[in-house]
Amino acid sequence: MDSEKKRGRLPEDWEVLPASFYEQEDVVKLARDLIGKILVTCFDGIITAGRISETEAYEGVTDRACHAWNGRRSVRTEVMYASGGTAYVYLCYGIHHLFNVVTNKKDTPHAILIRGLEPLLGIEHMLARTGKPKLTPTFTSGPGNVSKALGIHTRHTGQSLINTPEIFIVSDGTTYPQAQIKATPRIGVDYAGEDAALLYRFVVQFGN
DNA sequence: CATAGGATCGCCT
DNA sequence: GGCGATCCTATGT
Repeated sequence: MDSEKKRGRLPEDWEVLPASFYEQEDVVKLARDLIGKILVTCFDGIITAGRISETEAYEGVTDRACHAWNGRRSVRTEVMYASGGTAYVYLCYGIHHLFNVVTNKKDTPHAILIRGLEPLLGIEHMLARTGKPKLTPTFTSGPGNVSKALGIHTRHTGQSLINTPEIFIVSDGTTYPQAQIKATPRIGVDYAGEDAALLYRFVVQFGN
């Protein structure tokens, strides 16, 4: 299988996350668990990968900050109702392609926004995509920057993260102590009323 | 059809 | 800390 060949070029201890991972019901726990996992893209044979350092959970129809709040459906958000392990990519502020992982079962529109990475593979390709001369501490910090560096585009929305060779997430066994993962309110969701205060953003803390 | 606003970023002061 | 870029999306008439 083509996808197996391409994934076979990755380190042997990188295990692709299965559907059962994404189909778990607790999106907040999943957002925390994605910290330390590795997001990989392979477009036109170019492999780029980074370790996830920041995430945000969006808890479906009950979450005012979520695009699927109150059961909303639209052409853009329909993919959130797919089964866990599907990519949800949308354009923000007319410029930024924001990459989300759909979680839970079909028809339960949970998603996790990937907000930050630590670059691991294909850094020269990431620099080329972003037009930056060299790595900086904020190079893949912020959801728009993550997608730009990994080449993720709104055209990829709806893709499976399980059965395609282009976008997937792997574990290499890395975990962080709970104390090293900080929970905070989500960014840019002031419109969400009380839900803006939920501690649904997770950030790994380095060096302290 | 018209319109307002957005799960952001980078540059400016 | 402030602001402009930039255009799609959702909503309302």
